[in-house]
Amino acid sequence: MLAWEVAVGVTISDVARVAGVSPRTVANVVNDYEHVRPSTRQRVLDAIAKLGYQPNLAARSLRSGRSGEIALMVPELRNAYFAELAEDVMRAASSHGLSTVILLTEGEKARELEILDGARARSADGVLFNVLGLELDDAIRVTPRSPIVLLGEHLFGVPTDLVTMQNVEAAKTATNHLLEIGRRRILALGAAPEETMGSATLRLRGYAEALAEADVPYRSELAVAARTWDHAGGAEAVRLAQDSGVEFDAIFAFNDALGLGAMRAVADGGRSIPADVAVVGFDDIDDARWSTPSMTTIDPGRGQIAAIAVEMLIERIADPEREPREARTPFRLVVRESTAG
Amino acid sequence: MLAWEVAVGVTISDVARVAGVSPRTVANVVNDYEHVRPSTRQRVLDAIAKLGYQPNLAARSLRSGRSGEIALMVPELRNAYFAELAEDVMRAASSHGLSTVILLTEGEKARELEILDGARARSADGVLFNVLGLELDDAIRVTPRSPIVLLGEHLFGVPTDLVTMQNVEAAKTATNHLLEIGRRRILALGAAPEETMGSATLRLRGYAEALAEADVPYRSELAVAARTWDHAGGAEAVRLAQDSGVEFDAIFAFNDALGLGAMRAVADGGRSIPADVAVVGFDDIDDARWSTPSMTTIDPGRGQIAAIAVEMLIERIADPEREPREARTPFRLVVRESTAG
DNA sequence: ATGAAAGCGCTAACAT
DNA sequence: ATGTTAGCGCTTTCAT
Repeated sequence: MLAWEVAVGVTISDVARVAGVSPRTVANVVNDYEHVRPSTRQRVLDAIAKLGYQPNLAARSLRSGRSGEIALMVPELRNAYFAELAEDVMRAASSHGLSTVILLTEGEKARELEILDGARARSADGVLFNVLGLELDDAIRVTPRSPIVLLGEHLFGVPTDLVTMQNVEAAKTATNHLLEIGRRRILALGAAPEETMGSATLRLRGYAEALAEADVPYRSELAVAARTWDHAGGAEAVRLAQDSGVEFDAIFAFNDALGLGAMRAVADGGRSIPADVAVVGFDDIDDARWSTPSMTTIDPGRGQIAAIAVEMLIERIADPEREPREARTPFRLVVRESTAG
Repeated sequence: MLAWEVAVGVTISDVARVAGVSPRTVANVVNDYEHVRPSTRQRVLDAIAKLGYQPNLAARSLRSGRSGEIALMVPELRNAYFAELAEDVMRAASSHGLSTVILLTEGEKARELEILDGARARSADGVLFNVLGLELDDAIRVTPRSPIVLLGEHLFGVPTDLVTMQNVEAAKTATNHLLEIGRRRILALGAAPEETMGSATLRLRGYAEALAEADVPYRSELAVAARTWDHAGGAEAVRLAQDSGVEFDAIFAFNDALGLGAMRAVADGGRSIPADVAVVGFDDIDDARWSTPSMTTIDPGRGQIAAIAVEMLIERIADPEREPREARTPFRLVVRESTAG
C-alpha cells in the first residue's frame, strides 16, 4: 500500500482512533487548545504524523463559520503594482495565520459588483477591495456582505474602513518636483475626465493644485487620457500628443507603467530624458528603478497599505460594530535619472 | 431591516420555502440540472434573487468532495512572468468554471513541500505546480495528494502530467541568434552550477549546444550565476563580470528580469546596446517590449502553457487513471532592438 | 482534561 | 420532475 493511499481521506476520527482519544481531543491539539496533557498531545501528534492527517478545510469552515481566508479584489496582476500589492497582502495575511484568495475584477464595474456579491467573497472571512470601476453613483446602493476594507477611495453609503495613499498630496509633490527643476509644460498622463472619484481624478487634482500654487496656468491640452493604464496606453498617448503638436517639457504619469511607456515614446520621438522631457511616475514598482533612464516616481507606501489593510480587516472581522477608520500611508518622492537634469 | 441582514445566512432551505419547492429542486436549479420545469425554475430564480441567496461553498465542497478550485503553486508574483502566468491560469480556469487559488512557494524547497502536502493544496480539486526549489533527489520521495500537473520539468517517482516550455531548444535558438549577429563571447547569465534539473540547467545546456555546433569554445568564466533571478541579480552579476575583467560582447539572460537588470548595468558601464553588447532575454514579459532599448527575448508560449495545463488538469481530475501526458509549447524568438545591430 | 452528540448547508442516493 | 433522507468532517455545547 502506497503512502498516499493511506493519506487520502484521513479524518479526525481516524487520528483519534489511532491515538486512542476522542475526536474532540484531536481537534484540541490541532487547534492549539491549551488544556491538553503533554503526553496526550504527543500521542495525537504522532498519530497525525503517521497518518499524514491534514484538516478538511471545507468541514472546518462549514462548522465554524470561518474560512481562515481573506479575499483580495484587484483589477489585474499584469500591472506590477497589483502583483506586488498582492504579494504584500498574502504575506501580511499569512503572518496572521490567514490565507489569501485573489479575485480579479478586470477593473470593470459589473465584475466588481458581481464578485463583491458573489459566493467567493462571501465565503472569505473578509474582503480587501481595491476599487477601480465602481463610481460613487453605483456604489451608494451596494452593501457588502462581508467585513470589508477598501483600498483607495470611499464608496458605499455605509461608512467603511479605508486604507489609502495620499493621492492628491503625492501628485502635488510629483508636480512640484517637475516645477522645481524648471519645467512649465507638464503633461498629466492618465487624466480621466469622466471619472469622479478614482486615482485619476485625485492625481489630476494634485497636479492642478501644484500648478496653481506656482502660478503656472493649467492647460487642458496637457491633461491627456490613456486608453489603458499600462505601457501601451502611455506610449500611445504620448505619441498622440507629440503628433498633434502639443508642446511639453515634462510628463507626470499617473502610474509607472504609463510612465515607462511614455519614456519609450519620448525616446522614439528623438527627444532625450530628462534633458528635453523629464518624467515622473507613480507607484514605485521594481521596474522604475531599473529602466534606462531610471524613473523618478512616487512611492505610495504599498507595503504599509497591505500591512495596515490586513490588520484593519482582522479587527473589523473581530468587531463588526467598531467605528470605521481611515488610514493614509506616508508617501515619498523617489528621485531618479528621469528628472535629474 | 437592512438588505444585508436578510442576505446573511440565507440557505437553500430558505429559498425552497419561499419558492414553495424542496431543497433538492433549488439545488437542481442552482446547478443547472436539466429536468426542471421552466415555471418551477423561474419561481426558484425569483426566490434566489429576492433573498440574495449565494451557495455556501464550504458546505458544497464538504458534501460533494469537490471544491471547484485549483491551486497554482508559483514562487512569487513580483516576477512579471509569474504574475502574467497567474492571470492566464485564472482566466483559463475561470472559462472552465473553476476558480484559482495562488500559493506562493518563495522558490524554497521546504515551502514547496509543505504547501504541496498542506491542507490548501489538498482542498483544491487539483494542483498546478511550477517547480523551482525541488530537485530530483528531494522529489523522488514526494507523492502529491491531489491530481497534479507540473509546469516545468519532471519530478516525483510517479509519472506525472507535464506542460513545459522547450528550454533547451529555445535557449539554443537565443544563443544562435547572438552567434548569427557575430557575437562570440556570450555571457550566460543565470547559470546555476549546483542545480540539476531546473530552467538554469536546461537553458545553459541549450547555450552550450549552440556554441558547440558553431565551434565556439565554451568558456566557464562566461557562465555567470545570479544571486536572484530579478533585475537586481542581473545587474549585480553583470557588474561583477565587468569589474573582474571578463570580456563579453553579448548576454543571454535566462529570464527577462535578469536581462533588464543586465542592460542597466551595461549602460552604467558606459557600453552601448546592442553595438557593444547585444542582449537576449527569456520569457517575453510586457516590460521587455517597452524598455529602452527594447529587449530581444524568447516567447516561451506562456498563454498556451496556462491553457493546456488547466485542460490537462481537468482531464486528470476527471480520470486519475489516464496515461500521463507531456506537452511542450512552441516558442518564438522575438527580435527587438537589443540585438538589432 | 476529555468524551458524546448535535448540526453547519449542501448534494447524492433513494424515493415516487 | 421533484420530494425525503442521510451524512460529508469538523467544531461546539453539554457533559463529566
